[in-house]
Amino acid sequence: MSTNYLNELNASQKEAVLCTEGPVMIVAGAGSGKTRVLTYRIAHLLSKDVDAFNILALTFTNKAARSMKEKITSLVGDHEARNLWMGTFHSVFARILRYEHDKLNYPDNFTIYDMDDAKNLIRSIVKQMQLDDKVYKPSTMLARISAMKTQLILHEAYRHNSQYMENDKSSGRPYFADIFETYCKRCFKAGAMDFDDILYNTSILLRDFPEVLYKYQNKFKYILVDEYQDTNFVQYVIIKQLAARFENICVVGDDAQSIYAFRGANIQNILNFKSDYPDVRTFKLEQNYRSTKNIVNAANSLITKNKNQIPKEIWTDNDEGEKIKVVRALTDNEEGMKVTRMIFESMMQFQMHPRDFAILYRTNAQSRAMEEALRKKNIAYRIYGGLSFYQRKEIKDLLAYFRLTINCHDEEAMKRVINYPTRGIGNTTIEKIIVAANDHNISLFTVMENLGDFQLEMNSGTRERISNFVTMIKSFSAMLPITNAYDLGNHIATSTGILKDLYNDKSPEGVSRYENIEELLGALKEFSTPAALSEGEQEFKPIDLPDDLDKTIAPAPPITDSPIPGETENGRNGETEKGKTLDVFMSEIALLTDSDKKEEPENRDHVSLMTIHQAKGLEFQHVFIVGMEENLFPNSFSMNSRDDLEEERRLFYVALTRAQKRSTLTFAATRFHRGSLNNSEPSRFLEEIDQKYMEFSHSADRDEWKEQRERWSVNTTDKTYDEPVFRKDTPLAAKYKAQAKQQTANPKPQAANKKLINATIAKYKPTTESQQHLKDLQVGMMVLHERFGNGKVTNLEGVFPNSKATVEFDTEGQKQLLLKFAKLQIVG
DNA sequence: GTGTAATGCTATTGG
DNA sequence: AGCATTACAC
Repeated sequence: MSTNYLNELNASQKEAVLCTEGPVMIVAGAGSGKTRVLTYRIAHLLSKDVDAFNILALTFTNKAARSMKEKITSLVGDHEARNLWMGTFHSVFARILRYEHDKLNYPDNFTIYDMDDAKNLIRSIVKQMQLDDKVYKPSTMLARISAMKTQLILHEAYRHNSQYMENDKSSGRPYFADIFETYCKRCFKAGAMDFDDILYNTSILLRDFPEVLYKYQNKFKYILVDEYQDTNFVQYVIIKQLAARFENICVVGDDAQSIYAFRGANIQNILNFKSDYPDVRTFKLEQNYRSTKNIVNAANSLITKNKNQIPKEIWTDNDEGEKIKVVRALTDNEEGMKVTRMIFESMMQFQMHPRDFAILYRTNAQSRAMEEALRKKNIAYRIYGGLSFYQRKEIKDLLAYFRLTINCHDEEAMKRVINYPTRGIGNTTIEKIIVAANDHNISLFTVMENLGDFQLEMNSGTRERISNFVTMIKSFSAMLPITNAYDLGNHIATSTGILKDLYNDKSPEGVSRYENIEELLGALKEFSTPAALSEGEQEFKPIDLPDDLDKTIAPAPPITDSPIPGETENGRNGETEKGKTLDVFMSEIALLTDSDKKEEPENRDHVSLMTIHQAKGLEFQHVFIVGMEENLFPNSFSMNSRDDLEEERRLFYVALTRAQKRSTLTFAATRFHRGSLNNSEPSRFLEEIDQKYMEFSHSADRDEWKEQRERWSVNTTDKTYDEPVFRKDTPLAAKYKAQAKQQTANPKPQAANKKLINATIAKYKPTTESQQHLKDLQVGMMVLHERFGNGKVTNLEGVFPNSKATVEFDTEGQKQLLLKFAKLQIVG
C-alpha cells in the first residue's frame, strides 16, 4: 500500500493516525473527518504489520462498519482487511457468545429476542402473576430491566438493594423484582437473549472465565471504538476488560453529539476517559470539512447553551454559505407541501438530485405528511426506520418458524405460530401448556414433546394436533444441517401453509404480504447460493499461554481447548454443499436495522426521510429539519430536567451539522396529533441560534410568530431561554436520578454483587445435572419445591431420571412431578 | 375453537 | 389514528 494516504490528512488527523500505541482519545467535531481518521488509522496499523486478526473496531451501525471495511479494503487490499473484526457492540459480542455459549450454559443457537418479544414475554408474566398491566406496564418494566442490566445489576443484586426495593414498594410496584427475575429465567429457559443480555453476558463471560478473557485480550491487541460518547456502562466495562492487557485503545467521539442517554449511554465515559487511562494522548479534530461557515457558526452558537463540554473550537475553511432559512407553515400538511416545493425548486434551479436532500424529524410519526407531499409531486423518497421489513407481521410469523426450527425452546416464537395458520390449538390449550411449562421450569416445546407425562385436561384431538405440530418442527430441525437456507425456508413457508394462506388473501394488504414473503425468500436465495466467502470464515491463531501472566489482567488461565471462532462445536460451519444454512442467516439478520440495509446504486437517488437519531454520521447537501415546535422538538418528554433538555439540544446540533450547503428549519402552527388538531408554538431552539446566521422567510416573519408565541405561550419568554422553567422532579424521580448518579460515579459498584451474580449463573446450570441428587429420592422423604413449598413424597414411579413423584404439599395439595424437570430439594 | 365486531388503550428517540 | 385485546355469535 502506498503511504501517500498520509498526505490526505491534516496535521491533527495525521497525528491521530500515527499514534498507534497506548490509549488515545480523539475528540472529533462534526464533519471533521472522523471516519477518515479511523479508516486510515486501521490501514496504517495494517501497513505496520499489525495482523488484522488483532484489530477490533466497534462502530455504531453495521452499515458504518461495512463502508469502513470497504474503504480499508480499497487501501490495503482484501487479503489484509478480510480478517478485521468490525461491527456494532451487539453483533461482535453476539458472535463471541455463540462461540463461548457453553461457558454460560446457553445453546450455541440462542435466539435474540427483539423488543416485541421482550414486551410480550413481560406481558404474559404480568398476566400470569395476576398483576395489573396498567400498573406494571410492559414497556415501563422492560425499560427498567434494561436500565438495570446496562448497569450490570441482575435480579438478585436488585433484591439486595433496599433502596430499589423500597422505591418499588412506595411507588406501588412491589413485584417488580419478581417480574425481573421471572423475565430473566424465562429468557434463559427459552435459550434467548435480549439486546441487553448480549452485552451483560459478555461482561460476565470476560469476568468469570480468565482463559476466555485472556484469549480475547490477546486477540484484540488494538481496539477502536467509534461514537464513544454513546456507550453505556456495560459497554464501558467490556472495553475496559478487553483493553486491560495492552491498553491500545483508541476511542473517537464528540461529547456534543451524545444523543443516546435515554438508552443508558453515559457521557461521562468520554468525559472521564482521562482518569481511566492517565497516560492517554488526546487529539482534537476541530476543522470541519463538511459545512459552510454559516452552518458551523450557527451550530457553535447553539451548543454553547449547554454546560459541561470538552472545550473545542470547531471552524471551517469552507464558503460563507447561505443563512439558515426558517419557514413557517399553517399545518403539518402544508409543512410537507412547502418542503416539497423547496426541494422541487432547488432541483430545477440548481440541477440538484433527490439524493441531495434529507428531511429530518424528531419523531417517526412526522414522516407521513412529508411522504404524502413528496408522493404528490412525484419526487423519489425513502423513509428509513419506522416499521422495518423485519418487523412486519407476516415476516415475523415466518421468522418465528425459522426460530423454532433453530431453537425449539424459543417461547415467543412458539406462542406466535403454534396456532398460525390456525390448526385448532386454541388459547385455552396454549394456557395449559404454559402453566405446565412454568410449573416445571421447562420450555413449552418440552411440554408438548412429552405431553403424556403431564396431567393436562385435553381431548385426544388436541393432543394429536400438538403432536403433529411437534413432529413438523422436528422435521424442520432435522433438515437444518443438510439443507440450504433457501430450500428449507421455502419448504417451511409452503408446508406450514403460510404461503397458501397469504396467497388466498386477495386484498391489497394480503397481496403485499405475499410479496413480502416472496422478498424474504428471495433474500434467502441470494444468501444461500454458494458464492464468496462470508465474513464468518476466519480462524484464530493458536494461543500461547505464558507463565508470567499478570493476574490482575487475566488471572491464571487454565489451558483449555476452548472453541475457536471460525468453527462451530458440531463440526460443521454453517454451510452445506448446496449453500449456507438457515441458522447462519438468522444470526446475521437478528441485529440488522433498517439503516443497515444496503442499497442498490440505481435505487439510491431519493430524498431521505429519517429521524435525527438515524441521521447521525450522515451528511446531505440540503437538510430540512421539520417540526421545530415546542413539545415536539424539544420533545415534551424531555423537558423535565436540564439534562434531558441538553440532550435535545445536542440532537438539534447533530441535525444542523448534517448539512453541507443549506439548512432549512420549518415549523407548523397547527399539527395533527392523537387524531385531533393542536396548536403549536415555534421551538425555543429557533431562538437559541445566533440570529445573525438565520433568515426568516416571509411566512415565518419573526415578529409575527413571536407574537403568535406570546399569544399561546406558556413559559418560553426570553428570560427563560438560558434557565428554562422546568417542572420539578417528583420525589421518586429525584431519588432515581440521585441513585443513577451515584452508580455512574462509582465505576465498580458491582464487585459486591459478584457472588450474587455467580449464584444466578450456577442456578442456570442444566437441570439434569443439578437434579442428580434426586436419584436417591424415596417415598416418605420431605422435599422443597420452588413454588409449592414443603411437601412429602407419597409415591414414586418410573426409572430415574424419568421417574415421576407424587408429592403431598403442605399448602398446595397433591402434585405429580417429573424429577427430570422439577426443582426439588430433599429436606432433612 | 374460530371469526368478526366493538371496545379500549396509548402515543419519543433505538441496538 | 391505529393497533391490540376483548366480547360475542357461530
